[in-house]
Amino acid sequence: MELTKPIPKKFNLDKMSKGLPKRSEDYSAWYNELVKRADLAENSPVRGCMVIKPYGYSIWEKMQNQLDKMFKETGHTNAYFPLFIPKSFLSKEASHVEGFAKECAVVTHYRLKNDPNGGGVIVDPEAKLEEELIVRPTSETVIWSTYKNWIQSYRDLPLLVNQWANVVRWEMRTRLFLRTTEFLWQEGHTAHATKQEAVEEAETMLKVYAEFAETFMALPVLKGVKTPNERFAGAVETYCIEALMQDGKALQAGTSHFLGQNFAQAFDVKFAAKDGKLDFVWGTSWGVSTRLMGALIMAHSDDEGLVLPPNLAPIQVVIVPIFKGEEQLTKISEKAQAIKKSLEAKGISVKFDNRDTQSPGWKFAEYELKGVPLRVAIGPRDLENGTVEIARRDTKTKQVEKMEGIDIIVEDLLKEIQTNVYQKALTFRENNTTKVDSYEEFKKLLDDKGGFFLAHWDGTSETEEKIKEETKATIRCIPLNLEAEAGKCMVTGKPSSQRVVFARAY
RNA sequence: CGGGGUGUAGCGUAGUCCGGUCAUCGCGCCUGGUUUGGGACCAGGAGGUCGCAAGUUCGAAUCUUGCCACCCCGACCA
Repeated sequence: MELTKPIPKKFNLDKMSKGLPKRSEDYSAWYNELVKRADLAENSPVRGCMVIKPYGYSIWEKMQNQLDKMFKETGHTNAYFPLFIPKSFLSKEASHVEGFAKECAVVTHYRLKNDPNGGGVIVDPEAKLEEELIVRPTSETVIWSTYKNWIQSYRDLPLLVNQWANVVRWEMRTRLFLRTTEFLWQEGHTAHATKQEAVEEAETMLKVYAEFAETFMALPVLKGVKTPNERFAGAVETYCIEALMQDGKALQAGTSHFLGQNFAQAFDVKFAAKDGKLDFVWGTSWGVSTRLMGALIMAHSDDEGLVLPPNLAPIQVVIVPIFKGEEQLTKISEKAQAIKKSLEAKGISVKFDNRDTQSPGWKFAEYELKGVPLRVAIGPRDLENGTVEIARRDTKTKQVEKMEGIDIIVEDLLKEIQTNVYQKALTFRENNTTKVDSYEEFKKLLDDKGGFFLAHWDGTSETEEKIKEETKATIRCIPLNLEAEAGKCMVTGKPSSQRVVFARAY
């Protein structure tokens, strides 16, 4: 029978405020709903922009702090460059402008005035800017125009600067955290006296990103270089880390570019070497964005909600009291505060949720949704026995432990969870990485299973484009740590010296 | 910008084909009480220009026309 009315696509559970959509049934709905319900972010009145809510931002802040620490450890300092870029700057580097022109927000006027025909305001036509301003999609151009003034001699090098900023790229289609019109990021821009030093810098920062992803985000990543097709606009070489999400799609989690002398030439940044000769400096740039939040969510979370690795969880342990009446709460609070104090002494962040407006069950579900790694429940039973109940978010298991020495147990559990979350993601990636030698097999498995595919490619852009058109899969990277292996391109049969990584990507 | 779809309370929706006590239900919110070891229950309550405008009609959420907004698919992309 034909339905006269389309069935609403949305998961119209009448329990809207309860369970999430199932991850396995509708990955996008699950993701969107999770982001909103876990209090991470929501859409803003402006299309494609995002409101990051306090809880979501607190996770981003933890990422920021850790990354910033790692940047400082590798000799970088922070600075801030302007939001607006004169239009002419952007066109100084040819491939750069070509890459970004299609997605730039442009400021043309600087004033509004009352609408003579109505109640509102209009753009004042008198206030047109002589030169339009671009809202930065990335800051290479402003920064290199500034570097021209900062660099004269080899003594000024290397220049190792990072900035935390927002950028705007007017994308056609957006998705919370993964692709928003405005996003927060960090962009490092460095200048060096030699090519080798710049290449090393780009590689160092790639390693920093990979280490951050694996150690803090519990996210295994592939390190590699992009093909010329996928390279950053204006770069000579683009390094990247690629992660695999639970729906079998790849996500580029960070990039690091060796810029050669392209921007130095475009902005005339020269330095005098020891021997007095003038030469253009060598550059790099590298960045990670709030997209990492998307990666974190998609890599670990389940049908109950977010799963946060302890190293990035704003709340690592939540203590939930189970009580009847004021008197019992007072007794439990005493114990809870003592536990909180002993955990905090170990640098563990603890929240004691003693609200009497929500039931314990509600709190359990709520903190699971928010990904809190450990939950400690204390009730009358525990008061009697001198115990607490500890529940793990990652495995959803519960255990009863003696109250004394609980700080040690919690500390160990947090470490174990961190490792386990990483291992789980790694196992998933390994199970979803397939070596393929025939194009037919590749196409079939891409639809059936997804994931990363290691395949031979003849090294030409034409073949890469053809595969992209026919399958929507792209070369995510040419991996750095893969041994050379002679073979034949799965499409053209031409010789290849190494397998590359294909996947459908976000 | 092409192709498809949807606008009803804070959120999710029924009703639209066939105009007439139809503004439905769930969640959330407020009040009172009983509850609290996995999203509690009962009773009561507040909340709506049915996206906007015009038209047809005795009568429009429902039909017609125009506009607006949002979503999905494509092109673009970290």
